[in-house]
Amino acid sequence: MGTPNPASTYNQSTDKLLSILELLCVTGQPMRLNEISSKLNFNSSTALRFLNSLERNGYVYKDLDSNKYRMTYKICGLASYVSNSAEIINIASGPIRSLSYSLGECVCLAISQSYQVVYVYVCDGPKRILQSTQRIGKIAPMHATGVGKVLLTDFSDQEIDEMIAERGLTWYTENTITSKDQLLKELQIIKKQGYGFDNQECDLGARCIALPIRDYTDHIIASMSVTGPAEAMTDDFYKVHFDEIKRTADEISARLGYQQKK
Amino acid sequence: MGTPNPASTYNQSTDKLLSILELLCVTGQPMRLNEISSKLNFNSSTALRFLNSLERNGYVYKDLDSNKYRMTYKICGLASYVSNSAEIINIASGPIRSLSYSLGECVCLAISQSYQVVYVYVCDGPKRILQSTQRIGKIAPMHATGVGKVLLTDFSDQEIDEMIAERGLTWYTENTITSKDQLLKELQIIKKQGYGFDNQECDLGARCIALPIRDYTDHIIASMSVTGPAEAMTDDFYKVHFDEIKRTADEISARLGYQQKK
DNA sequence: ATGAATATTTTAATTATTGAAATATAATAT
DNA sequence: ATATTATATTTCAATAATTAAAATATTCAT
Repeated sequence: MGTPNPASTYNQSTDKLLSILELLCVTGQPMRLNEISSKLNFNSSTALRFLNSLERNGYVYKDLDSNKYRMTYKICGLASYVSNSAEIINIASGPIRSLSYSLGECVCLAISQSYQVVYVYVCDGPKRILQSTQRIGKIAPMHATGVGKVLLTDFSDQEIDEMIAERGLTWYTENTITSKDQLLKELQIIKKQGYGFDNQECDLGARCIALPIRDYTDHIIASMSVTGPAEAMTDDFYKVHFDEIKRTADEISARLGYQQKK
Repeated sequence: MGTPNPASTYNQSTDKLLSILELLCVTGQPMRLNEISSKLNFNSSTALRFLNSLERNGYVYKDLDSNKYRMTYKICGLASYVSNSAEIINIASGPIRSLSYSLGECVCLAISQSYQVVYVYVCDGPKRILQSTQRIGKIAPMHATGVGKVLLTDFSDQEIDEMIAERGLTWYTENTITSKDQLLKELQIIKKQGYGFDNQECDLGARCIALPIRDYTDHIIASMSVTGPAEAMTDDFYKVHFDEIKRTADEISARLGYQQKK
């Protein structure tokens, strides 16, 4: 990770192609050849060749009137294979959509991968004008997110050490947990009460509650969060809706074969 | 379209890279280097170089235990930019999710692009074990799908001719409409009643009802369908649920600024 | 431990890629 | 209309990246 492989074992075209794809996707707006080539510092004929290839393959569409290139939906199709192949998303998406719709807030499902949090399903709340910046595929630190901390409660001491060694405990806001001691204490609390908060620890202004999702192995395999602006996500809000939120998480666990202990 | 550009204006690496991505996505299972290179007829060191690059860029993850490569969720993140940039999906996804949840069936939203149907949002019904093969980004013919025919009702005669010239009226099943006369008649019926069916015209076994979505310009800009196995999607089923389906489509149109005429 | 299978690196040959310049096309101003 | 400018596309020689076979290293299975 981070260490670049020797030149002979990788491929420059890949980098170029992906940077074009990323530019077109993130920008969201159709772009002219010149815009693309100058933004990426490609010679225009180089950019053109990549764009032609992308178009031939159906990923990009060139509007003949404006001469602008834009993404087609083909990449969404590819992506849907990836997200659909994960059993948990099939199982969890229904309950999550319902919860999001009922609360009018953003509900996320995240897993851990390589000591990071990966959001695998995000359902934006229709209520908010400022929609959350959470999106499917987004990577986030474990120690500074509600879902991350919940996932960490199921890590062994050794795994937590590895996580810290590999990823560190980066400071994001004045609330970020940046020492191992603090983190272990927090994990104890979350373990005991069965849910955790992110009190603007990653992003000032954003607060969430996060709960564990378990499967038949009894292990925490994912975490679900309800996220929103700190002013709205008050303790009161969570108190009022806790039962509904908890019921949703438990429903997902149950569908994954988790047998609740009593 | 179809006519390959001269060799100098496209790029081979793009084709190779995309074929690796497609293979990994569609297969859904982690794959070894040898599997990938032999399936695609790449030399193993070539495949390795592409995979290393994809991994460096975070799109592919190599499991160090099994030596298998698999997609990460990063491509889902890219794709979500594409689908989120379309205003209509933001507006329509909520009502569509609710309808799908309430009926327990697959609900799709499709637009037309280059005389084809593109599914831009798909919400699988939780009820069916055999989930539909509809997915976001999927391309389908206009004359053989419910959504396509609904979209065609807003095309000019000239546009319909162009569609036929460019795409033809390909035969898929014994129910497929394959003559212009038949098609025009069918469009008249759909126009009059305000909705259309796909009676196993594209795929034997699949039936759907499709309704138009209009925006403030009064034009049909999308079509919504409720799809399922023909045995379940009976006339009776649609009769029972028609009001709810219609209400959902109208709600989306209303949110897009369409003023219903009386 | 040993042998078989698979992954990775090395290397020289090749071939696709590059980018500057020329040309063509489209957009805008006169 | 015509000239002017901007943008897109093609051409082509120089170059650098890619290729694939073989060598080596690693991993897996017995």
